Amino acid sequence: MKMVKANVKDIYRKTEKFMGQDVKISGWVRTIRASNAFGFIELNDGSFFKNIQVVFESSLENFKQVADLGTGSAVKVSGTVIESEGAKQPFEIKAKQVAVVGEADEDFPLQKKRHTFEYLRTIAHLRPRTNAFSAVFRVRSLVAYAIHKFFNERGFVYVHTPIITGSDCEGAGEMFKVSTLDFHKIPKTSDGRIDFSKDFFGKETNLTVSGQLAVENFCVAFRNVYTFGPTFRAENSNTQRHASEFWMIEPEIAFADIFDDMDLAEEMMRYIIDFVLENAPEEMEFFNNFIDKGLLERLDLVLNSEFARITYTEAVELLEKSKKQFEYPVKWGADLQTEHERYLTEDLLKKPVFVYDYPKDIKAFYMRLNDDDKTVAAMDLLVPGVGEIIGGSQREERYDKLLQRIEEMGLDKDDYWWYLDLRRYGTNPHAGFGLGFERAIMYITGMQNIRDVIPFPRTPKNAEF
RNA sequence: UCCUCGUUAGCUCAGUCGGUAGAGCGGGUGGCUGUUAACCACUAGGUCGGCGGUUCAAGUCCGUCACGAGGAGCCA
Repeated sequence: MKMVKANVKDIYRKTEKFMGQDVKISGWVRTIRASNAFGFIELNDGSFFKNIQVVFESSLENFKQVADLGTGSAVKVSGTVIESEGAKQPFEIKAKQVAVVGEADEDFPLQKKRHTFEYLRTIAHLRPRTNAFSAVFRVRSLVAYAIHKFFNERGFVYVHTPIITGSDCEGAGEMFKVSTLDFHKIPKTSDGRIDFSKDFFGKETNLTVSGQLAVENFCVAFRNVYTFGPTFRAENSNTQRHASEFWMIEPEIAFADIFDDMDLAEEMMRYIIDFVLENAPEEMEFFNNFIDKGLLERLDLVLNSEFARITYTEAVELLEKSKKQFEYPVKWGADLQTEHERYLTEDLLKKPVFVYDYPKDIKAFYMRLNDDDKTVAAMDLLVPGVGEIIGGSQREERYDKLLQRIEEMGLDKDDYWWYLDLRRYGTNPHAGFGLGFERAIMYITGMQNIRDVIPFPRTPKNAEF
């Protein structure tokens, strides 16, 4: 009989075609159980979330070697796909040959038992070989694809905004410096300041904290655009939903207002959830069973109901009416605290909610001033379990108003000359938002810590690997 | 950065009133003819996070530092 190369995903998806066939597969041992007459290998070949069971018998010339293999070892197997006698799997491979490709040393740290996520973070180079991380990173890849697919199908142009930015005027917090200066011999100007004219770019440069200001320029040319790339924040944030390096998706749409913006965000969220449920059913079932029991029910609800939309003022009223005791009091004009946001989305409304029209004093300079002169057309999308997942706004397209806001906030208008130019040459109402990619993954998988949805997370005091 | 909690075998943890260290899993050896975190027996494995203090005596009490986690702020 002819031996065909196969992968585990195909055998699961097209079982009929493979039943009775001789196949060659290769992969890594997840667990092994052996007696002195036969044994079982659970093999993962990387093509699929699930493992395939390989049965091997003492008739193999290297039976002893195979039976002694440790978890993690790499093997090649040839054998026949047959129906399984065991109850837990519909089929298995009866081995004719098992070649040991790479043994795993006996101190391979992953055991066939539950490990804590904290421990697995210390072995981030090995954790992709666990069930949970296999599922997380398969879903992460799918969500990235779904996002590109969503925007591409709607005619959006994908723009690569710079990673290294030339000014610190992006206004979203502490930035990482980019420099080739010798830290031990920093050139100074005559008044004692660092002489950046001697630096690589001849000026002070940083890693980007947002592609928004840059992508707005492309919005005016291509109408509907988005960025999808890494973002860096040098904030000393120590929470389960902050990382120093993360990925962000930032669409920007022309001739659009804050409501168009919310429509787009809602449609996008629904699209990617639907796509993942469709294309990663095994992974999603795993998350629902082992990570977050209510996950599938919650995502179903999102697919089948409208997101709530309330203004900041209404949110404040709702919170005041609730009579709930908060650690921080609710007050119009103050930003909503995390406890307020969570109560809104998790207890009061129990679904994703857009809060929009925030007081201007707590929001960024570029957000469009509403007619009441007190609020700006900003919106946050809050979701149960994660909190703020999207932040966006309609942008101030009126030159005079924008200039006024820049000055009110004590910023230097010269830093924004090209951003202001947009309001002089064919200005138009436009809007956009930033979706935290990892926060979306957390929401979709039920994973509770951002460090566990990034391959090699960077957080304060941690850049190992 | 602030508050709280934690750090004991490779991993997950227990350790009472202060009296010199335990279990399960994993590893090793042997056994077992359909396993499913296989099972059974035996076995090796410890600077109790670091430093300092109190005490006859510290894993245990106190101080301090490091690291980790949760919460807050910042935000995506």
